[in-house]
Amino acid sequence: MSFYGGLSKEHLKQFIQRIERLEEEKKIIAEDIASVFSEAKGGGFDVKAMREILKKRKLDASELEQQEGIVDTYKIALGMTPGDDEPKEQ
Amino acid sequence: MSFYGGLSKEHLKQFIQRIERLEEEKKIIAEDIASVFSEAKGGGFDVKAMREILKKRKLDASELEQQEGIVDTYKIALGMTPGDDEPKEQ
Amino acid sequence: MSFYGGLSKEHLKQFIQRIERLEEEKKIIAEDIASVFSEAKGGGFDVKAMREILKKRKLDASELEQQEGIVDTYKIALGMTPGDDEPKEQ
Amino acid sequence: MSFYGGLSKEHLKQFIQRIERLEEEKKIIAEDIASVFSEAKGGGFDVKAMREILKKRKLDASELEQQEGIVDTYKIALGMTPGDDEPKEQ
DNA sequence: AACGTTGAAATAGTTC
DNA sequence: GAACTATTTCAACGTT
Repeated sequence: MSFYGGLSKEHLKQFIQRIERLEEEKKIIAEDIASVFSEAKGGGFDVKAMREILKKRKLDASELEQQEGIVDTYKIALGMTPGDDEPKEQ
Repeated sequence: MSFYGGLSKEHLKQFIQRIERLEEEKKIIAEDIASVFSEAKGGGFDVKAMREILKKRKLDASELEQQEGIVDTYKIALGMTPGDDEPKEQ
Repeated sequence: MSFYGGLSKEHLKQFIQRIERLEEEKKIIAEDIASVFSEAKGGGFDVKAMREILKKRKLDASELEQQEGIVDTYKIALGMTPGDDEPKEQ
Repeated sequence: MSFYGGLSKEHLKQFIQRIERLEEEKKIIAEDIASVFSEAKGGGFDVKAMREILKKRKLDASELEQQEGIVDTYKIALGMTPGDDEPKEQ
């Protein structure tokens, strides 16, 4: 880190500043999201329920990518039906 | 914190030591879990698949508790069938 | 929520979609930040130390000093010298 | 995995159940730890500072000093005085 | 043994 | 101010 004269010092400063700028942008978007929830709430919607919906939609999207194969074999061994995912067998 | 003579000093020490003991126990259990995976692996089982099974069983257990009600209403509005959870509509 | 025919249904759908779009943007920025850290790491910088720097730049001096003061007090109570950080006393 | 009749099926089931039991124990201990923190908090102690203490006691002195050294170097590079922690320079 | 990936823990922020 | 949620941080793990 101390070689190259002050070069890496400059690099460090730039990394730090780039991150700080990106975090600023991120913060703004987070505030935008909060605004939309606020607006929805003002329109009579239940924010908590909306959050659940969003969570569910995210989950559904990721479940699609779930890998099969060995996992299914094991599920069968444990009495969990592989296609339709049933809870614990006892 | 500085009142009561050294009493709170003793209290602090005791809290810290209780936590350290509990963390020690927790660590041992984590090692036990690792041992079981190891043993299973030695027996020819696929550890990664086992982890997925465990995750699934945990998820299934918690899904059962999921609250319904408003959420279902909203799901219907968004074209997500409430009973059987389908992915995104577009 | 069920009044006004399907109007609020449309509203809900729009709120959900606006949020999903914003969350997508937010995710991209988060990934950008991760990239910068990655790049910095590739350039030989210590990511953990960088995070500390960022945290300290965000916090104002007084908060920081206050917190550090409490920690020192506790160290003394436990017989850990505050300046030079020694491991466990017994 | 499909050889030996249902033998390995039984084995798998046993591995899974052993792990689930251990994870349950681990969870209980984690809750115990949370309780101790809660109790300490109720007694007027600063939980965050306690966590720092625990972390420092876990780390050995040399590691810690090394990490703090890097942070100081970075601070200097960014024009932040290392001893007294100032917020943003511009 | 470094690397990224993933899961758990902790902190911060929000709501009631 | 207590509980919940979301974000961030940290550590473990398999991978290369």
